[in-house]
Amino acid sequence: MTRMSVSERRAALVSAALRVIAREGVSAATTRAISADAGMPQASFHYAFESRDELMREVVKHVVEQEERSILPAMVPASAPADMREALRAGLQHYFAGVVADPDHERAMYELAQYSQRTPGAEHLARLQYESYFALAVASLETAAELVGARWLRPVDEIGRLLVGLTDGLTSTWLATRDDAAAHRLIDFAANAVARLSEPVAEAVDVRPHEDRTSAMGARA
Amino acid sequence: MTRMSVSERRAALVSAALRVIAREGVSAATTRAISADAGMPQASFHYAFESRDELMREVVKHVVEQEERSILPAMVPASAPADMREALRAGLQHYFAGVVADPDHERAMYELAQYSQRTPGAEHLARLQYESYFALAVASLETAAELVGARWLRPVDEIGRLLVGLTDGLTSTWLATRDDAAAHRLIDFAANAVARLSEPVAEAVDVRPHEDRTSAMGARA
DNA sequence: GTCTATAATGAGATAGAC
DNA sequence: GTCTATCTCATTATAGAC
Repeated sequence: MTRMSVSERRAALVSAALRVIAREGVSAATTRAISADAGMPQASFHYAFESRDELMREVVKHVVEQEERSILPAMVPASAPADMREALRAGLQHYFAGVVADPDHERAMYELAQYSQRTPGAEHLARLQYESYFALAVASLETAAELVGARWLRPVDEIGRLLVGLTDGLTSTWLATRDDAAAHRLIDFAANAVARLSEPVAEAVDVRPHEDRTSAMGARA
Repeated sequence: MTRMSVSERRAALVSAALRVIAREGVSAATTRAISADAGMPQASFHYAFESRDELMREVVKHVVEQEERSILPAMVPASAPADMREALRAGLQHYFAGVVADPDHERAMYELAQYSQRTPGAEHLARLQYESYFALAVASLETAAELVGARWLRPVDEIGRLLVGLTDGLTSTWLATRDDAAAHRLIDFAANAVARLSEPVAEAVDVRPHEDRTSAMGARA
């Protein structure tokens, strides 16, 4: 591998590590396997990283950044949902479809979180990972509220953490059982229950008669 | 180690393996570490088990059996709860207290489930593990219904799977974040939402204001 | 039957040729 | 700078003394 800066090498190895972890798990992500997947000799690994642990830390940081980057296009409204319950259901179904489409990736996220929890000094990385999920949940909740014209009855921070717990359970349980029907029932249940923490914004005070209210949400998307 | 039958050895090693896994994780549960924890030379390991994989399978089977054994005393009513919401809250708090008291054990359960998912031919063990959680949830729901004099509005199987998803998310999220406040909010939320899937059994004249609970589970079959 | 001693393998990391 | 070849160590598993 000629002409490759150290930072390019690091990026290539992080990317390869993610592929190997998704395919075979953290324990199979050896420096040899990762280097091979990146198409470079194993010795090049230590030319870019001090140790395997340093790479793993970098991998976790990378997925956190990736997650944070996906906050911007959070919850794209395919078709305008009728109410909060429908909005949440659509959002959760969209999320779950992603899990089903790439289960290995989700399992990799769990394994990385566990790796952080098990590695002395890296516990904060697991927290960071969940903080990024949490930020994504909050952004989705706020977008949904604007979209359907509702407001949250509790601090959106609190509801965001509820939502992370719900999606976490949804994902973790489905990965182990592959029970699609149970997953969809959990989605409906969660959408319904979380929607009860919101109320429609009173339109009566809005002077404009029947104008397209959704223009208020504008800027995102 | 004199005077020890093979089956005794196997039991001792399974037990030691669980301790090591809880303490240091599946990847650190080497035949050496396990044998040492069981107080026997490493060579004795292969006298009792064909391979490390055979032991791991046995460990998972063991936790499943343990879980199933705990179904009988499911949900001990410390003080008779007023209604289903309170009963579920008490039950979830009791469960969560157990998680907080021994987080390493819960993490071990997750790691074992992941080990099964990652090991070709052992995927069914992860399902078995969740089936035991599920049976425990159903037993708890049925006990709670009798206790407070209520009946479930949906098949208890379905609600049991919901409950497993909820507790799974509760546990997994708390293990990563250690956010006690968020966990307790999730408990209250879950107790409230699941309680809506039940109604009191009419003992006298039912004069409750009929809250919206008909669509609690969505329209899905 | 039990354990010491030792293969055989595969891991992370490095030296040194080019 | 890059890669081949190798070192060192930890792992699973086994052979063989007692």
